Amino acid sequence: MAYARIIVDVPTMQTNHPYDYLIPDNLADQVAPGKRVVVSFGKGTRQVMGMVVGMRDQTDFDGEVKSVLRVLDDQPVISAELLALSKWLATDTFSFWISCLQTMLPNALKTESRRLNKQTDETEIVNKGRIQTREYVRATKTAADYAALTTETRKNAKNQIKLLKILTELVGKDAVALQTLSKQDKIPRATFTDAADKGWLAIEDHEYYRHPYAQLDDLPRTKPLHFTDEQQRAYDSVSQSVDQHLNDTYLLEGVTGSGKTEVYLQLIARTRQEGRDALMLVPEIGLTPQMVKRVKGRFGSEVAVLHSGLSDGERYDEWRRIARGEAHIVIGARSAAFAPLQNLGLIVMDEEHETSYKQDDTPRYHARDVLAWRAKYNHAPLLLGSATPSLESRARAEKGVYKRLLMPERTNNKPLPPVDIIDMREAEVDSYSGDISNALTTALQTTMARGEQAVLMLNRRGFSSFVMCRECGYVAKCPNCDISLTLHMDTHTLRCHYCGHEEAIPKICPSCKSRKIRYYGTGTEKVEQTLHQLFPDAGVLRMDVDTTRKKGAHGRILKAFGDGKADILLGTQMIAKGLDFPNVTLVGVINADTALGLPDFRASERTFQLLTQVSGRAGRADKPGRVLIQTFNPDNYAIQLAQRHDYERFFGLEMHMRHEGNYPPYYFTFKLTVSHEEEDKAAKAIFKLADQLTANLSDQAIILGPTRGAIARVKRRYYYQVVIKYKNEPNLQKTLADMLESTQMSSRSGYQIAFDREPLSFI
DNA sequence: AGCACGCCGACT
DNA sequence: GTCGGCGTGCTC
Repeated sequence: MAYARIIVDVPTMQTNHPYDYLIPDNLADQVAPGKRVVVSFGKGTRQVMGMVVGMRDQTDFDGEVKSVLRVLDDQPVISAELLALSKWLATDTFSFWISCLQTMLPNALKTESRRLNKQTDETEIVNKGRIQTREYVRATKTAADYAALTTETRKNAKNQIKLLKILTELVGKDAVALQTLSKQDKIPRATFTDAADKGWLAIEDHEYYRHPYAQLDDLPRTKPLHFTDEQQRAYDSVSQSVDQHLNDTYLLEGVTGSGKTEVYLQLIARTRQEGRDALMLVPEIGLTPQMVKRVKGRFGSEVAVLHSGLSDGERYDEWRRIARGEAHIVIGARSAAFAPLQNLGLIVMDEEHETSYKQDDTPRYHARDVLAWRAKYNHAPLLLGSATPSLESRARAEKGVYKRLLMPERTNNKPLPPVDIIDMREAEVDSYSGDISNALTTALQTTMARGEQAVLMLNRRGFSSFVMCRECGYVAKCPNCDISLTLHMDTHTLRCHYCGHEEAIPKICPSCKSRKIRYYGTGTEKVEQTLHQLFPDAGVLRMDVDTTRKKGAHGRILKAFGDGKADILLGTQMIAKGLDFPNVTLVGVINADTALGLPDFRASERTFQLLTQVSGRAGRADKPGRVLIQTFNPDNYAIQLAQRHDYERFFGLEMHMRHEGNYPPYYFTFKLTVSHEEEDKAAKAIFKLADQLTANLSDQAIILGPTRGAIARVKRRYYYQVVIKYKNEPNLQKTLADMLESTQMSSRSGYQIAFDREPLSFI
């Protein structure tokens, strides 16, 4: 007897293990690990999707074993490698195995159950995404049959006669697209449908492929650029590991403009020469058309691109090209870490310090960890690149765990732009210009007078507008979340950034009935207005979450700016990354401080990275650039060292701070969050969990909290959390797993528990 | 997630 | 007496 071990699509703790199902004879050659199947699960007639994770000859289950009902895939959709990876990921992130498998699949391959019949509750499991299909025609009879049919058919039934002629030619051949036949011979669709009813032919749905970047594949290929000595050295080191299939991890520290991408491209070329595949991860925001064009320009149709801007169908098509071995190079954002490449020989992670590599809902994985796992499995080198590496990675390089590569020079030999700090405590600010100092105003004026462009960055976080009553101090708050509502002038509404709640701006204070409702704070919208007042003739493009909400808006704004349709690009952090506009010679940071004000031990690191990154946007071509940073903390070390582009000094100082505070990379961290609609229930539960931790962990472990979440109430739920800092806790995994299991029962009574290894946010 | 089993209150 | 509330346990 043959059994399949199946993980069912029921994401709960109790069902988080394989179930044995009998493989019926008629499915014997179809069932295989990595394929999705339909099985009956539980009492009654419920059908669920399941993933085959293994095969066995016997079962140790005592009860009545059910059979696999249906196989959904012709070919496995999860390879042996990804199957093993999913299992590790489930353990490492305390997630359900099925959830990990799901995150590896493109949306089009996720399933939903559809009720076929309301009376019997009969249910069918179908793919969620509409997989694009085209109708194809196949001849079902012999040439002799068609000859006979032709004589039987009335002579004036011209369309049928034409069709029979075509069908005669199609005998024994592959199906042909119905649309093509219909167009070529002017046969109406109805004729095909009638013929199908009569059994002359079969109409089949065949999958149809889109190819989102096909137009780039036909461009002439770019040639490898000549390396500087530094690039050559970096290339030589990594290519040795590529050639010898060594699982080495490299940290490439290269300043903006040092030519990291060219090193990546030539290493990818090397990997392809060896016949192996290459995977390159880029932060979502860095996956610009410029970057795609660069990789496609070198490797053409061998490249598949995966990012969130693709529709489900497009994404599925790219995914299939990879799975079928038609694309051997993948460039993509976080989830592309699971790209189904079969034979990885090199993995690159650009901007490795970017926080967007960590997924903030379950499974809460860090793409860096996933890549490290795959590099090890495939005996391939992993190359981490950044101008401002995360402290974790830089510290590992210090210890010799990672091999450190340096590229401190820019390829054009131009110095990095001078950075001036404007002390906003003393800066002259004309009353009407709000948050823009006179120094910045002047610089903008000069830049535009020269016909050059400027980028202005505003840290939105904690700096958005709100509404307050001058009479009684009332601030409009979200009814669901413990947070004030944000003003949106474009729609004239108040909105909650957490749950999306929206309401009209009150004219009369709901609390004291006065009419003295006023708008406070600043945001990109307000700065935009100020810019219009200061420079009535200047073109300003605004880029923030509001103007980029629609698909493709992000790219459109950047293109308009690149084409010189505006003088100033004003935006939030999203403008700091990866842009390369040769005509931008001025970069202004309106408020460098907001990140520093956050109660987060990584605040300095974030500020340093952001300022360094945005500074690199000025004057990358022939024209010298200039950077102005406005701040209320001109003495802060992160701001001062960013001004001097001094990463090493920053690393040294920040490591000292982390050591003092027992923070990463000296300690590991772990966050547990409990939420409930009733505050006291959430509070009681978190204290119980904290007690269990204290009882099971060593004295060396530091337990912070329990504390209320910084925003204690979100979407009608109250949040409480505990953070563990630890160095070596062999019991941690088991303790947490036990806790998860015992608390699972209470999820019915409205508790939600979230585990986050190495959280990026502690508030 | 569903579905059944099982033990207590309030009804025809 | 029984109908049905939802706490608890199981699903190959």
